[in-house]
Amino acid sequence: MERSRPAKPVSVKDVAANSGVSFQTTSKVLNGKGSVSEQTRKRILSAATDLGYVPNILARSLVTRSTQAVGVVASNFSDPNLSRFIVGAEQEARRQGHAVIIASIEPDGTGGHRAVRALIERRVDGIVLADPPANEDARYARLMKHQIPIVSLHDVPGGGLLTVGSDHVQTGLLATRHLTDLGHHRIGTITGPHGGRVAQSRLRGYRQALGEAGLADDLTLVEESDWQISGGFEATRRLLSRRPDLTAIFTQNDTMAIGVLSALHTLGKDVPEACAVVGCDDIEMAAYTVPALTTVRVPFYEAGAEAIRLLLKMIASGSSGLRGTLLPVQLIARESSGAG
Amino acid sequence: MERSRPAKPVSVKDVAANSGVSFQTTSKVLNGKGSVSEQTRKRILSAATDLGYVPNILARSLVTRSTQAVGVVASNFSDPNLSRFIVGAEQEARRQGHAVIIASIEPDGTGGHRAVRALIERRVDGIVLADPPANEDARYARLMKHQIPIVSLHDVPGGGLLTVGSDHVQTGLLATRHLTDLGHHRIGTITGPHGGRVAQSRLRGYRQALGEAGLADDLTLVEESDWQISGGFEATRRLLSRRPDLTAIFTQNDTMAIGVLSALHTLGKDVPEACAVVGCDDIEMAAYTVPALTTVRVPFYEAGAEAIRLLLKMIASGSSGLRGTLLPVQLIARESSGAG
DNA sequence: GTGTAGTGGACGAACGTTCGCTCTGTCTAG
DNA sequence: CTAGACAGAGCGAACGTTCGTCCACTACAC
Repeated sequence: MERSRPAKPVSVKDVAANSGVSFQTTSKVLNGKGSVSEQTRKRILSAATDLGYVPNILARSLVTRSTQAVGVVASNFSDPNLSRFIVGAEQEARRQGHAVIIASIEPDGTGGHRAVRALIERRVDGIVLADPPANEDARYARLMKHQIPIVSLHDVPGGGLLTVGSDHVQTGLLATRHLTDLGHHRIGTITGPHGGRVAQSRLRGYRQALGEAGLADDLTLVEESDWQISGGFEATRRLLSRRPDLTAIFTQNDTMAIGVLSALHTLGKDVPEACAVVGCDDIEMAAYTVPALTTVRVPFYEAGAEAIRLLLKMIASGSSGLRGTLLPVQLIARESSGAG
Repeated sequence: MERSRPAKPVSVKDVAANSGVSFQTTSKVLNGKGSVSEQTRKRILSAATDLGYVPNILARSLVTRSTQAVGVVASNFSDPNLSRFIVGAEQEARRQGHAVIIASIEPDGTGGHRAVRALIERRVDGIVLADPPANEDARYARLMKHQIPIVSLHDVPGGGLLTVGSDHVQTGLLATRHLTDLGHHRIGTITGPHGGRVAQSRLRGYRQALGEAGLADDLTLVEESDWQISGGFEATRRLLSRRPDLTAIFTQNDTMAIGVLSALHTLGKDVPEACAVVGCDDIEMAAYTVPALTTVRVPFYEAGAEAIRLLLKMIASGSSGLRGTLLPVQLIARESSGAG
């Protein structure tokens, strides 16, 4: 009884024909609307399952003007933080009955406009942006015109977008203060690219902690890198060749911190005895590095979920009167700072 | 001149009205079909950009019966391997002009049926399955009825699905042979859950290598775990308390291997001097663990891209006469086996 | 018997496209 | 001068839904 190949999907009309009512009535039953007698209701329902009816959301969306789908624009799905953020978003979206369409941008940061346009073509109800903007205000200004609800993980310069994130200054502050509290005086730091807001904010927190402890804020203490493991590795060598006297390094994310640990290992420096290390983010790996990494936990999963919640509220309420969310961060002390 | 809030998106009819032709002709121009005079063509095109026209793919899909979208079903987007697989798939799909809709399943493996149904409701053109089936043949048998093209990362027991993957036996073989070649005689192994095909195949490769080297295949050498860092950590303690004499451990994935390294560190065993470690997969981290992890590289990114290529071929050709792909694996020797 | 309320269901219209057919004119070959 | 070819554009229909309006019938109270 196998059907042949091109068997096109059964539509509500097929179900209707099979149960002797109009297709509009069938639609009502399938959606639990209107009033239909129990008898025909049963008949329609059983016809639907017999035929293996699967509603066509595209057609539905066309008339309801809502796709029950949200778009996620991200730069790098492999990044552990972004990955957690996206998982949080996906699960919350699913919980609320929305599908997720992903649109990635190029590693070099371009293609954001293309990605957003593709999502709009598919008429997503809203967009979550997890794309650190390389201050390309113009690009986003343009897309704002489409007046589609957007929630962003990062501040967008001229955007006025709703943002869900964490307090990066506080993150840098907690990490560095932890080190000064432990009595360190010569604390270096490895940052992300200086163009980025996150790097700037975490650096500000670092400096604030140094200030609180009465320590000088020396430019030779700061080494710029690229958020990657290999970048952290190389930055460590540069930093230590310039300042071999450091007793601690604050690294602006855990990924680079892994490279830092690796570099210190190859340099024969014990962690934390010869040099303490503190990271940021608390990626899953952080608890299992050798030695385990002290870090500041940033709730990316929760941020993703919150971004969706906010987005759906925006969609429901017509974008009115909502404020972004700033999620709290928390120090997680482990071995690499000698405080675990 | 800002438009007010509910400004509904401009349709092809709006563009048509604005340039004095029928909307069907407008459609032709916008799609580069039919023959239209250069003059009206220009007029329509400029009207389209003036009004900020964005085509509605939903409506298009409704009539063309093709959404130019594929679905990806995955269990855990945070897993580094799956993550690379998905990125590979996403990028290849994008290159070929297809959108990607993601549908996750519960961490416990349930919800696969729901995910697939959701994708079919959205009328994706095909589905990539990155969901290790816990031998739930029935579930997949059922969805096969919908006769939608599917490519899977894993073999599905009764499925007959097209598969894109790697040779797991070979993976286990290369890793273990590397250790026997280095002269190890007492080699333990930490596996994934024994119910899984991947774990079984890699175990087979491990045993084959032991056989080649004339070593006994002892059940006390095998410890089951869960693919996670923490699982690897604990499995190591169990394994070594039973067999303190081991000089090497083959771990069935790099994630667990990180836990293994961590456990050996806390036990005061130097790697590789006291105990060598070899993993599988070659996740990005592997090059930066302390010490750097010897592993067998599995091309997940390439697998994701290949899965999409295969899927789109299936879609184009009506699923006829295609074979799955088995991608080659490769040993990457680093410090943790003392061969780096 | 009439009027009113309610229930069960049919039906037309719309959503934004694509596709194929038809119609009008102009140009060219015979 | 006529037949055919062809370019340019219009138009109806269809895709699979949802929504609101309208119709027919039953039941009940007066």
